[in-house]
Amino acid sequence: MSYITDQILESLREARARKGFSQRELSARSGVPQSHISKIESGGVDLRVSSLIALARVLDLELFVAPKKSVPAIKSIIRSAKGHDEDEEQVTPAYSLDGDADE
Amino acid sequence: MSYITDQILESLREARARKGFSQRELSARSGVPQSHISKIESGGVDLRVSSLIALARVLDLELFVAPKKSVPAIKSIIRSAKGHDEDEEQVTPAYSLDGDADE
DNA sequence: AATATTGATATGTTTTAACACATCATAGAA
DNA sequence: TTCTATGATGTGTTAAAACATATCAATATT
Repeated sequence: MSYITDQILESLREARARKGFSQRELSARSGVPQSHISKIESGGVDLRVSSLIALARVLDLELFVAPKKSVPAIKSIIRSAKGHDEDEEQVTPAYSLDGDADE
Repeated sequence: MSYITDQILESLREARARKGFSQRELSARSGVPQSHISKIESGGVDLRVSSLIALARVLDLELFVAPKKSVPAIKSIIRSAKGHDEDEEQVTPAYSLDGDADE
């Protein structure tokens, strides 16, 4: 059903949303085609590690492995890192308002 | 040079050694061919996430992504989880001593 | 010396992710 | 409505992982 972990999938989706990137923008930044990103995010692809890392990089995420027993502690850290921001690269689309603004 | 992260590579190698598995044994348990494991551990292969997860499972590791900023904290957790054992599945080969011992 | 185990390599085949496209329906904005 | 951006989907091609299998040079082990 899903080659990849739910945790990873969710983190990818969530991080992209957090940054305000569209799939196309993430594609442009990571080099991974938008069509792939769509498939990846829907869990239908057994992607290669390099692709996953490429996406993670752009999203300010890092991929790694940890002993199963330390997973709960790690998840709690991740959870707490989630709220506080401090550094959130929101990218502010801020009204492109391009060209003629005759109105 | 290496498609995969050093952290991941090292964790894989280290976890296998810790368990006392040979590459062949890890192969039998994970379903990933020994020849692959060799390539993977030497960093010469851009493997698929499913393979990585398969290996990690057998080694009692878990793969995931975390925000870059929380990496230091996580690494320290992993480090501390490393020494204390408590649950170490050493597998003790303990002398196969099989069959005829006529000598 | 003979045997077994380890990790590293090699070859040939099959499978499939990654790619470049292009298209489509939906939803918002002009 | 028209235009644009989004995410999802499809097709054909190519590069490469995954596979089975076999071999090899070092170490152990007997």
